Amino acid sequence: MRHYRIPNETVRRLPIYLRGLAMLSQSGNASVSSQKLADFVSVNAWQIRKDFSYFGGFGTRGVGYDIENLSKQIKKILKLAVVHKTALVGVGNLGSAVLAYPGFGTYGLSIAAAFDNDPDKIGRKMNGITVEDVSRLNTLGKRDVELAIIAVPEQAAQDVADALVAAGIKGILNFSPRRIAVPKNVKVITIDIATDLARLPYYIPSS
Amino acid sequence: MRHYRIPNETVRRLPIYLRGLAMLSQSGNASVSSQKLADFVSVNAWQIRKDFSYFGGFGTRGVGYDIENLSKQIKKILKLAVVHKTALVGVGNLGSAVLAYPGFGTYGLSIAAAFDNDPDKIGRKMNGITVEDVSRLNTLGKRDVELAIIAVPEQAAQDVADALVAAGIKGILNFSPRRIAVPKNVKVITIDIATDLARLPYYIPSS
DNA sequence: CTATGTGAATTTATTCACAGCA
DNA sequence: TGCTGTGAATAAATTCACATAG
Repeated sequence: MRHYRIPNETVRRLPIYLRGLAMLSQSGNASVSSQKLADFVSVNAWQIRKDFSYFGGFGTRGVGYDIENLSKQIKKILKLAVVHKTALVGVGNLGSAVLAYPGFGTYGLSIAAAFDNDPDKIGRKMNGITVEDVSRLNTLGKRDVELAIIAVPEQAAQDVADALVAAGIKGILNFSPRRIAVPKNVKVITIDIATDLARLPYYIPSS
Repeated sequence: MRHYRIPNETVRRLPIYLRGLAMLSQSGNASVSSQKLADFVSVNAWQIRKDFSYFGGFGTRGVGYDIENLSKQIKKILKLAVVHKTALVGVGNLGSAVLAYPGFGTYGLSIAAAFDNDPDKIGRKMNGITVEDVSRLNTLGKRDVELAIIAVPEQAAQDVADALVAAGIKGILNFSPRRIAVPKNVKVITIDIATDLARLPYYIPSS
């Protein structure tokens, strides 16, 4: 049982483990070995054990890990034990996809509000959520929303980010390819489809 | 001018630099210093210089980098000098977003074909591309398509991947949260919206 | 006898500091 | 003088090998 600093890369893998555990649990497993989990999520067994060792041994030697308990521990570490409300800004193609995305539940995340600046969309109900005018972003602070997803055209991304920060949002998932500037107490994770796709050719053996 | 192995992390950053250079070029710049580019793309200046040093110095000391030339070199390294045709499988919410995504041009990437298994969608034209039946995935080999994007429900992801591999696809961008198994000469990059969002709370100072 | 947990070794990536060229 | 290019130093992450607990 150690309590050194947890490597960033470990934090990145924890949600993946959590998802694998949820699936194994659903298919009737009560416990799992590092090797079995490794096969399932495509990470090495020793990597998994090392990752878990950063915050204490919750396995049983000779047996493996109790799925229920391990999941609970990982959720606690990732601060996912309480449900986090998330705001979605921009309900175009990408935003609609996010709204319809089925995978958030596993992590205790829920899209609690959606915003757009298109009058045709404002007031409409999508996936059970009524789309609001972006001018109402400033109400988020009072509504207990901590996270936000930016799915607007890149020209608007910085303005939206500024509004979110002003409203007290502390974590942003940014789908625009533009780097957005925020105070350093706000965490931004950027996903850019094109830059990821652009890496593929490099790894393809030139026939 | 060195020719050691290029770090993976460097390869990951190259498309970001390329994008920054394209923007700087559009706003009328002909050259740029590592410091200016650093401010623009949020990477340290020394990191940028180090990255470039892996494949030779194309800067001019005291001046900076010629944007035109540098872009060309990066494209060559990433094998983006020739246009890569990409197939999209699944034109639901997420797939539609990918089709409409404006950011591929910078990288010489183009969505050349789209597939779905929904009869209502097959034959329909979306963003100038006619949606085909997934049973026609096997034609991709003859059509000079090398890359593919998987945007189908996770249950179908592995089957689609198998079909793509059989058709000779060499690089896959996988939007399903499930790890897909492929021969090791095929490169897969997975993007899972939920696992990224799930990392955010960890970094938020608990008030 | 099985599968965890972890120091130690190794590999990989970042950061520094400054020599060297335009 | 200004900014690149790169060895050397540091830091971070991965991999190994094995002692240890159930």
